[in-house]
Amino acid sequence: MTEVQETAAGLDRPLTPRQRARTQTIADIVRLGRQHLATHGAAALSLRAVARDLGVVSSAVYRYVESRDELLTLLLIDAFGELGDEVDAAVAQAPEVDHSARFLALGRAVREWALREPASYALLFGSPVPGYNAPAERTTGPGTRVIVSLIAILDAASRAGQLSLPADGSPQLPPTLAADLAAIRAEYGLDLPEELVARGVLVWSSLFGAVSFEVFNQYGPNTFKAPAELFDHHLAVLAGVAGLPVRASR
Amino acid sequence: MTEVQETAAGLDRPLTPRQRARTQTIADIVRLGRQHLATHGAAALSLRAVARDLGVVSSAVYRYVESRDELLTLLLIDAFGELGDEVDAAVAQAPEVDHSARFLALGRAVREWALREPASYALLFGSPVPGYNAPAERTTGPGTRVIVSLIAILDAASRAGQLSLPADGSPQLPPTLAADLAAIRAEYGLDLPEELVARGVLVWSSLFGAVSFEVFNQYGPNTFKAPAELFDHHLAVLAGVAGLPVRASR
DNA sequence: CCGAAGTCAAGAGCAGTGCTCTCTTTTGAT
DNA sequence: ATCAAAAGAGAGCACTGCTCTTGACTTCGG
Repeated sequence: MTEVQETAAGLDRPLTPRQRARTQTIADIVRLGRQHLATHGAAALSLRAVARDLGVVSSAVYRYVESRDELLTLLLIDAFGELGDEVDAAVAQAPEVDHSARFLALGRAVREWALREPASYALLFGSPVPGYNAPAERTTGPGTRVIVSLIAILDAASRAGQLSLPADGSPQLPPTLAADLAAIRAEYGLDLPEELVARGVLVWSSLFGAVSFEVFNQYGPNTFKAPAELFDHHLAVLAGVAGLPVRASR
Repeated sequence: MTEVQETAAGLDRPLTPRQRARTQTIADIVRLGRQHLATHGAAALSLRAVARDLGVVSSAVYRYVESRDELLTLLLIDAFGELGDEVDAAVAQAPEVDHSARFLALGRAVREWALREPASYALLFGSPVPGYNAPAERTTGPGTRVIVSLIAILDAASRAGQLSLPADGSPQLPPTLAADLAAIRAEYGLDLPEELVARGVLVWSSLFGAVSFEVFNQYGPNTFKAPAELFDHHLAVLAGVAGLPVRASR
């Protein structure tokens, strides 16, 4: 369920019993932390409560986890990993040449994971936990998997010649923005033209906007009887925004 | 700065000195609460700290505010009101017939307020505060002002015959969703066809998605040198999604 | 094989939190 | 001036993150 890195450098010398027990305990702490996160939310995540569930006194867990923030970081990485895995799996299940289907799969996977794990989703994409700063060097990697996957889908569609700006034209890019987008293009070696990179970024944030509204109940209760249908419709429109070919019907 | 309702029923019998002092104290508490919210975040909002700033012992503030959650509710309503006021003012400043300009003004106003008051924005549109449930009867009114304003802009454009589905077609609406949207149409007496109501909802959540990504720093630091340009570009694309006429250039 | 080094759990304690209860003081209306 | 209502003060409960010390246990080198 939850993997923990075994040695800092990644060399796999046989582990001493001590190390094994230690990594196991840390894994247990993360597992219990996830449960508390799911049931009580991020701000209510308490090391003492985890310690109680672990059958241990509170100060003992500090041997394994430096601080509450450190536990939050572990949970953050864990959640990013799980989301990334599910998105990758869903995307891989769609035919490689059907870029619209891949996009749809990505969007649905994000939504379904978010609805299943609202607290984790809130930790990743909701308001930042006050006083907590995620260590960029450990979280940017796992944290960018979804956008990287999305851009990869769009880039593949672009290479296949299936991506097109809408007929009625796209607003022009101001120079500074064009330069930023060109840098992104270059960094990832993208075929995607700048305008479509910009639209990809928009689609990305829009996707999370739609998911957030649903997860955070911001539509109000009972406004939409079939939220999945609404979301699918949004995805279809967003596919068009990204330049993907839209089918007239579902 | 912060207005407090004076009497429950709204009749303005002359206030007794007691009542005056009381509403003034509540207003002070909300003001100090806003400061703490802005500087330390919602989860760190502490009645004791507010009491200290007020020069009073902690139990005394319970005479005015029922609980910490009650204070959160007051701050929620306060923030919704401020956002609504700023959005309305910005929209009103654009010519009534230029619906695209009104939309742009709305989007920019939301973004600017959010960047100026990130903690309040997080309170309204970020992860829900765990264990806190906003009382719907007091918050839905102020909380729906922005979407109502957005829909009003789109509806006015529709009535003026300036709103059109994109040339390349819109995905079809499944029956359940169409029924929900028809109900919204009826409730607000909208001219807007169902497809464009759906797109309006999408644009609405997309707008907040884009703002959230920027406020919550989810693009990563220093990815975009001119975030306002990126956001304006997004707004231009979203205007097109909503069916508003897009100008080829800015 | 035994002692040193390393590891770990426990407990006490500090400063903070929300909230309740009781007691005293203030204050406004009669 | 009197008196009840309102407001403030203070103690206290149960909780939090975190630190420090103490004692016990495990591992490893000589």
